[in-house]
Amino acid sequence: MLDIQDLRKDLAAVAELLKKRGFTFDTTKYTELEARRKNIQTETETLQAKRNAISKQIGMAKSKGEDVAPIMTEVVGLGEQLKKSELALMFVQTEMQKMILGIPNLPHESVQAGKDETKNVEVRRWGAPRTFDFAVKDHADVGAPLGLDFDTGAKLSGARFTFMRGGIAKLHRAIAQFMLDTQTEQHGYEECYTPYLVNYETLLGTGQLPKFEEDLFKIKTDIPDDPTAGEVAEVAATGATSLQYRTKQFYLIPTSEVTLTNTVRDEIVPLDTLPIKLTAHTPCFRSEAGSYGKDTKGMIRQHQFDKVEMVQIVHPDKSYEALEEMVGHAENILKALELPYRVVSLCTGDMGFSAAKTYDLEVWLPAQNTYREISSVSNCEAFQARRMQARFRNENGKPELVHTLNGSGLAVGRTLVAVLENYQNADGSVTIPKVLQPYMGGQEKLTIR
RNA sequence: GGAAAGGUGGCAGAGUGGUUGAAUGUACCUGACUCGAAAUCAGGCGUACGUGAAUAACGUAUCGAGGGUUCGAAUCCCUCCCUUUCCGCCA
Repeated sequence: MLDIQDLRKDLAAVAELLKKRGFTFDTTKYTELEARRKNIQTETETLQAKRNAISKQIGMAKSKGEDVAPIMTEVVGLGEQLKKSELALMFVQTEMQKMILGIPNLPHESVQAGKDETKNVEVRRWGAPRTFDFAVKDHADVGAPLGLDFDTGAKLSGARFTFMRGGIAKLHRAIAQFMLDTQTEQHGYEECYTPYLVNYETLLGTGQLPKFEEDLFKIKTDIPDDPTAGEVAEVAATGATSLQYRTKQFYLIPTSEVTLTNTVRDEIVPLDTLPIKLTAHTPCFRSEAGSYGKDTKGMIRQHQFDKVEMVQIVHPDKSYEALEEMVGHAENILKALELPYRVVSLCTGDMGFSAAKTYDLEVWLPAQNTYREISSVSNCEAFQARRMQARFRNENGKPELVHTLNGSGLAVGRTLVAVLENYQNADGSVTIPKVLQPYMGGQEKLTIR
């Protein structure tokens, strides 16, 4: 959510920045709503002030035992007028709120303007892609004989689900363990275990809702209300078949950024607790609506995948420092795994809704002969904090919005893909990266079953 | 899932229809006293929004959330959420 004050002060400048990231902001509609809001709010508050004053008079008069009838006549019709005005205010405020919640974050000045990923800027590369003296297979072909079982995944759930067995399943677990241990032991994050089902407010806080509902999996639970005896009789008598239901709506988290970041929702944290650094290994669920036909083979794009997430809640002055640090934390994982990668600064058009600046880490995939996204680290500045009302008490004791950052550290499934492809051998086996061997009971290779 | 109790300012804790944004205590800030500190005394001390040049002033909202009754609601009514305790069930 943007700062409403910024919208009021310099609407044109905000609209210009939004245009840079491909978002057309209807300033005419906004200006019109804002004018209406101002009118109605002034009117409503004037009426409220009047009501309060008269009610106070009545109270005073009554306590003195005076006759209140004359004062009462003054208030005739006021209630109705006020109700009408309050309703109109609520309506216009809801309209504006809807509009504002749908506006993406403003890009940081250092972000390259551009329409799509072709304008992303490569920042640096690390590691040299290995040369193979045999025909490289993609991860699906390497993994299949080792226990990567797409058929069973499809049977159980459908497309974009994977079943893993044996060494592959264990390697997958080893990768996650290694990442989590590195983030907690080397980089100072606190390990967390979080819910995978969250409520509406939580997703509103990090910006997935209300705009991107179609990307999420929804869980709806209908709990029948316990009908009283009277209602049961009524239902029986009328032959009605439907009971009253109370619906509980949950959403599966698309990333634990959601749960970790929302830990500070509606909180005012003391200054000295910053920065808050949290990490968690969780599954992530994405409907990937709108990605039909993309990466259909293999486990690049799944409805369910595991990720180790890093989140930092920081002082606004420190957020860009933290962004660089977090990119480093993600890079350290790839360095330890000795996987070649590059760091890319996303252009305005390729960034996510909540981000002011994003770096992607792209890992080398020999079978695709290209770098593919394996981590995304973003500074959301106060965008999420404002939605969440997440604040800290500043040097003067005043509440001020925190800045929030999140990043993958890393996507576990895609790391498995990268390991399978980069560490494959001519005989179909896969060498286990050194740092993962302790997590595999000292095993050095995955061999065909 | 059943039963009961409860959700009030940073914390503790009064308040059951009327000059209540809310007693009191505590924490915190300022001043006085002191060489300094403690203690004591005096004053101040929430948040959001609006009008506004303003971190001035004024107004509005806010006592878990939403709705209702009323001229007036922290207080009465309804719905929901959450917490605690006991019982049941369950991994």
